[in-house]
Amino acid sequence: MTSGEIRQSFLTFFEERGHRVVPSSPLVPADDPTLLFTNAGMNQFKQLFLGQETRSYRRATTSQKCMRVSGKHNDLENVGPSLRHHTFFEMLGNFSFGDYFKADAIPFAWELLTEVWKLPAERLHATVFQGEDGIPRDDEAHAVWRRLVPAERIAEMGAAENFWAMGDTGPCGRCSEVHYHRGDHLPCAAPACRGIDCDCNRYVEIWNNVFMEFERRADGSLAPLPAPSIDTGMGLERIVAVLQDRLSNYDTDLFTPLLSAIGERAGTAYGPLAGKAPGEPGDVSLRVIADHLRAITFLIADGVVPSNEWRGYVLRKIMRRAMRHGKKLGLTEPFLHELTGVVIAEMGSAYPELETNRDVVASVVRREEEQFERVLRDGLPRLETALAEAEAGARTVGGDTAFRLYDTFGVPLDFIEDLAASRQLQVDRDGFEKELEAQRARARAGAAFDGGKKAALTVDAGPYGMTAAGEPHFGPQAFTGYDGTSTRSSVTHLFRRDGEGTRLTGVAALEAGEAGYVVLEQTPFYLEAGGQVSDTGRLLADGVDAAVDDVVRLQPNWPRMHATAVREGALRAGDEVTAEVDAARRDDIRRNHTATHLLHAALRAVVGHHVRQAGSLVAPDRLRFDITHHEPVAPAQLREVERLVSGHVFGNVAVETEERSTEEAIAAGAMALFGEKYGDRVRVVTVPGFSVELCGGTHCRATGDIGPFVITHEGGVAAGVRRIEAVTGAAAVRLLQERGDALGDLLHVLGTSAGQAGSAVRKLQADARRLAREVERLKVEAAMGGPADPAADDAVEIAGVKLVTRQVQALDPQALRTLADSLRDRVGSGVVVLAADNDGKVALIVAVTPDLTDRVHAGRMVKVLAPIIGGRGGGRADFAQAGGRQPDQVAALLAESRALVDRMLAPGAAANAG
RNA sequence: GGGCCAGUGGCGCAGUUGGGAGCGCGCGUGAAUGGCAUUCACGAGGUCACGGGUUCGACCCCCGUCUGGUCCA
Repeated sequence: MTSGEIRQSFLTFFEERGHRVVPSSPLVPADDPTLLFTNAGMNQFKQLFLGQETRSYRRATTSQKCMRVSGKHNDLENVGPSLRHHTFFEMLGNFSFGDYFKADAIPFAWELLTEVWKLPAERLHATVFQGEDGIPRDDEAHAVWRRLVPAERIAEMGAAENFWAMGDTGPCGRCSEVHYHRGDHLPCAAPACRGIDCDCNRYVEIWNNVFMEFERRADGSLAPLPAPSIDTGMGLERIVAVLQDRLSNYDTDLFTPLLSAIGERAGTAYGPLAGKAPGEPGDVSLRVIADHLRAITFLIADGVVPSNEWRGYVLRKIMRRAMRHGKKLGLTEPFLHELTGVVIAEMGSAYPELETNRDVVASVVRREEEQFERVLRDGLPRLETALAEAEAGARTVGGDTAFRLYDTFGVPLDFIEDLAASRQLQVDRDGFEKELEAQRARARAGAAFDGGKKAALTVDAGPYGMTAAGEPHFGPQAFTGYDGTSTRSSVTHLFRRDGEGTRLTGVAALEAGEAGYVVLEQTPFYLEAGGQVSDTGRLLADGVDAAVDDVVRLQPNWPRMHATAVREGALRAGDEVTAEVDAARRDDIRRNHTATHLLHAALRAVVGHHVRQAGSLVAPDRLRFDITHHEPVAPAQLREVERLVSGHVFGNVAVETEERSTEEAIAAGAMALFGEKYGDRVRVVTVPGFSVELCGGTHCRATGDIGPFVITHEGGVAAGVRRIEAVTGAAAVRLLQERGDALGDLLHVLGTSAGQAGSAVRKLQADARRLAREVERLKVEAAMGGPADPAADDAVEIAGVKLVTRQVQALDPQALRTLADSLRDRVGSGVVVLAADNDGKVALIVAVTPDLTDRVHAGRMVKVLAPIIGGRGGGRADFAQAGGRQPDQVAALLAESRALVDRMLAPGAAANAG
C-alpha cells in the first residue's frame, strides 16, 4: 500500500463506522496563543472534550498536520541522526466526544490493524495502565484486550507511559498503546532487552488510545467526567514504515521521492536508495533537508512567514538548518525553493492548501535563502577576524566571541565550528552554552515580568454558589446584538471587583458609585473578537443608570461580563434592565468592519493573492489591518486599493449575513482566517461580487453606509508583515478637511497651486542653500581681504615665528575655520588666532602650521585662552577651537595670545608648558 | 515579550580620550590611447534615520522614537 492509500483507508474505515471526516486544522493553533504549533490530533477538538462547545457530530476522524519543535515534545535536535524523528508529521486519529468508549475503541483499532491492514495478530502487543498514584489499574481496558490477545502480550505500565493529561488541570485519563513486534533479529544495545519498553527497534509503538474519563481539579483530586471520551493518535510516518516493511521512516514512499530529488540536485544519492547501508556522511544532511522541506512547505502554506519572533522564528530556524545542511552537501546556490514543488507534488492531493499556495511558498523560501546569504556575507568577515585572533593566540575561539557572532550576527554555531576545525582551532563550547543560558535567563525574566501583570483571578461566588470545578454557576446567555442595540434582560449575576481587578466577589446589588461586572441573560453588547472591539453603552431601569465601559470574558467558558459603573440607583440581581449599546459608536464600528472586509478583498486583488490577514483591529475611530507581504505596498497600489474599495462603497450593495455550516461555507469559497476559531456553525458575511468571509462581527446594512474611505498609514510590523491603517465615515471626512486646511494654508503662503507646491518648495530650499553658501563665502572674503583694524589685525614675528591674530565679525564656526585655513596657507609657516563675536557669543580658533606643532600646541593655547572670554575649549596640536560669552574681552585675549606664544617659544620652554 | 548589533553621498562602507565629514564603486567634465579595456586630473552630490538632553562645541556621550538585522522565549 502507498502512504496515500494508508492515510485514506484509515479515514474511510472510521467514516464507515459513523465518524465525520474532519479536515486537518492549520498548523497554527486557532485559539491557543500559548501553543506554538498544532502538535496532536486532538488540538482542534479541545473545546469539545471540555464540554465548552458542541457540534453536529460526536465521532470524528482526522489526518492532522502536526509540528513538534519545542517544549515537551521537541524533536528538532533528533532530526537527521534519527531514522524516525520528524519536525513535521501527520497524525491519524479517531475521536469520540462522549459517544463510544473503551469497549468500542479497542476493537476498532484491532479490526483496522488486523483485518484491513492485515498485520499479523501475533506481532501486536498492547499496554494498559497498571495503577499508580491512587489511580486504579485499568481493569476495563485489560478485559477488552484480553478478548483479543493472550495475557502475555498485554503489558502493564505506569503513569509515565499510560496516563495522559492535557495540562495540570482539566480532562485526563488512562491510555492504552499498541506496539508492533518487528523481530528479535534486530540489534539492541541493552544487555537484556526488555521488549516493549526498550528504546530499540525490535518493538515500535504504533497507536495510542486515550480514554478521557476524569477531570483533574485545581486541588489535585480527580472527578469522573460525565461523558467519557476517546482520543487516539497514530503517526502516519511510522505506520507506513511498518506496513511497507521498512525500518526507517525515510525509506518509505513518504520520503523517497524527496530524498532522490534532493540527492539529484546535490549530485549525490541517499545511501539506502543507492543500495548502501544508511550511514554515508551525507545521509544525515539529506534526512534533515527532506524533513525540514516538508515542515517549511506546510508552515508557509498555513500562513507562517519567517521572522524574528515566535512561530516565524521557528520556521526561520528550520529553514536555515536545512540551508546549512545543503551547504554541507555542496549546494552553494539557493535550492530549497525549487524543491518545495516536490513536496507539493507528493502531498498536494491530501492537503489542497499546498496547491493553492504553491507560488507563495516558493517565493517566501527563495527570499529567506537570499536573506541568509546576506547574513553570512556580513557575518563572515567578523568570523574571519575572530579566527585570525585565535590563530595568533590561544588557538581557541572564546565562548563569548562565538556567542556574539551567533547571537548578534546570526552566524550558525556549526558554521563557526566547521571553519575553526578546518584551521585546527577549537571553539569553547562550554563558554558558548553558558552565554546562551544567560541569554535564556534574561528572556525568561522579561517574560515573567510581563506575565506577572496578569495575576491569577480569584473568585468568590457569594450568593450564586460554586460548581465542582470551583467556578460560579452560570446559565446560558443569548447575544441579541446582530438584530439591534437595545434589549430588555434580567440581571443574573453581579460581581464587585477588588485588588487591582484580580478578585471577584459575588454580590446581590451594586450601589451608585460602585463598579463591578454585570452578567445579563440576554445582551446586545458585542464582546471583542475577530479584531472588533467591545461595545460600550448603558444599563437603564426605573431610577437606575449605569455605564458599561467594556465587555469582557474572564474565563473561556464564562458568559460575557459588562464592566459597569453605577451612576444612579442600584443594580440588583434578578432585576429587569434595558441594556442599551451606544448606537452611534456601534455604527462607526460597523462601518470600519465592513470596510475591513472590502480592504482585505481589494488588497488581494491589487497586491496579490498571497496577502493574508495577519491581524486586525476594528475600533470606532479607525481600522488597522495587518497582511503577510514581504515589501512595502507601493503608494500607487494604496491609491488603487482606495479606489477599488470606494467603488464598492458607491455601488451601495446590501451586505448579506447568513449562518451556515463551516464545511459548507469554506467549500463555497469563504475566506477562513488563521488564528480564528470556528465552531461547526458560522456566520458568513458577503459583499456580493467582491468579498466572502467567515466573521462573527457586526456589519453595515449596505456598503454605502461606509462613506469615504481613506488609507492613513502603511508600514512594517515584523519581517514579512505590513500594517495598513484607514478611516471611514465621519473620521474620514474630518481627516480630509484637516488635510485640506493644512494644504490651503501652505498654498496661500507659497502663492502657488497644489500641482506646483512641491517644486516651489524645492526651489526655495535650493535658493536658501545657495544663498547661505554665498553669504559664507562673502564673509570669509571680507575678513580676508579687508585691511581691518590694524590694532586687532596684527601679523607679528615672535622668535622667528609668524603670528596672525585677528578679530572678525559675525562668522559662524564653519566660516571661521575656512578663514583660518586661508590665513594659515598665506603665512606658510606660523600661528593663526581668530576670534569672532557672534551675538554675544565668542568663537575662538587657533591654527598652527604642521612644522611648528611640536613647539606651539594649539590645543594647549586654547585651554589657556578660553577662560579669558569666560569659556572652555580644546582640540588637536594643529587646530583647536573654543567658545565663550564675554565679547568685551576679545582684545585682551588676542594680546594674551601674543604673550603666550612668546612664552612657548622661549628657550627651554616645552610646547606643553603653556 | 526580552537582549545584542546597525542606520553616514545613488550603492557598499570607514570614521575614539567630543574639536576641520571621508574611502571605494557609480555619476559629470577634461586629458592620455588609432579605437577599446583602461589610466590620470578636476568636479558635483550629505537635515551623519528622527526628536530631546549634556557641552563653548555632538556623526561620536545620555534618553526616547522609527527602520532593518540577529539571538532567546
